[in-house]
Amino acid sequence: MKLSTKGRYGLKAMFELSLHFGKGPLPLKDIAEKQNISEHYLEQLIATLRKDGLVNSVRGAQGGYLLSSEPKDITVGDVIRSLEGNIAPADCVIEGEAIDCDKGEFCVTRGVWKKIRDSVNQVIDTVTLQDMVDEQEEIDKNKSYMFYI
Amino acid sequence: MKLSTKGRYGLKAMFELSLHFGKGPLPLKDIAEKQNISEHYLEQLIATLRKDGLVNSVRGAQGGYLLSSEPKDITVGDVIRSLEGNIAPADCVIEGEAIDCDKGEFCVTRGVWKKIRDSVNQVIDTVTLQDMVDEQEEIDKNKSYMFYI
DNA sequence: CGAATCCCTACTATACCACTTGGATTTATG
DNA sequence: CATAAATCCAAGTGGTATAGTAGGGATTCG
Repeated sequence: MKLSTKGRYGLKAMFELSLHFGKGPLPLKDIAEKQNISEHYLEQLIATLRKDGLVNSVRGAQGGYLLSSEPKDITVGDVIRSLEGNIAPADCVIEGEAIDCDKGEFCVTRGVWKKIRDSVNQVIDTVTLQDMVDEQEEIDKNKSYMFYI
Repeated sequence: MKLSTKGRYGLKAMFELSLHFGKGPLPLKDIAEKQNISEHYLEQLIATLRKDGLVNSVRGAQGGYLLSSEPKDITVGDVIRSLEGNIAPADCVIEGEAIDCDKGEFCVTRGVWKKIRDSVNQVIDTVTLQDMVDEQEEIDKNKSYMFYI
């Protein structure tokens, strides 16, 4: 029941881009260093995000990546779904491509998987990148406060 | 972000035992047939459930497995945790054995994983096997109703 | 006794993950 | 224009987990 590194690294990268939003393109190298991720591997992940229109790229020297929308308009769900597809605890409840088992609609176990799926979706569709930025700022504020005690 | 067959088959088996609750031991063969699972593989899963005290076994002819408690006292979470361990979308938020990343407590991404984890836990700790039995009875009622239309 | 059942240990094929390797292409800057 | 900084692209690779299979031993009812 774990996310793969695709989703996890992807969100970290998008968060890093959010912190840098409005300040021009951020090169992959910087993202990889700050989040401690293999640069070449992250390249493959961000390629997916680009194809799904979540980030734009600027090639050449001084290039890099930028969010394609404001952090408040991108949810955690957008990022995770781009990299991992629709998330579901079982194949029979994947939205859009559910594979029916022999029990079809009348399966109680399936009902449980649906509840889990919906509960996760509710979280990831609610939290935006902006929320994460705000939380980071809150953390930084508390840190400097603690510093003065 | 999927459950493995361990958790999925395990819950199906426990549900089958719930439907048979109070009627003596149910042999593995019957469970495997009704839920369409490899008997020998299911054997390994139910061994785990037995070690964790969720089912009791009766050896010999006319033997089989029984729930160790009433269906209302066993949650979906009990079953899944027995077979898959504490569930969490990332290693850094596994209850009891969280592995800190370099960012430690002050990690915004980690906050997101915690929200997902808690949301899933809320679901699986709330739904009991009895709830599943009730739902099955509801389905059966509707089916026979539809039959009379 | 023998058939039905649970119990236990080991082995295995396949697939996926998490990268690495090795380049080709684009572009700002000196 | 040359160079360095960067994105883009395709293929290979080692390890690990999943989802079983194989084979036999131990117990108990009839």
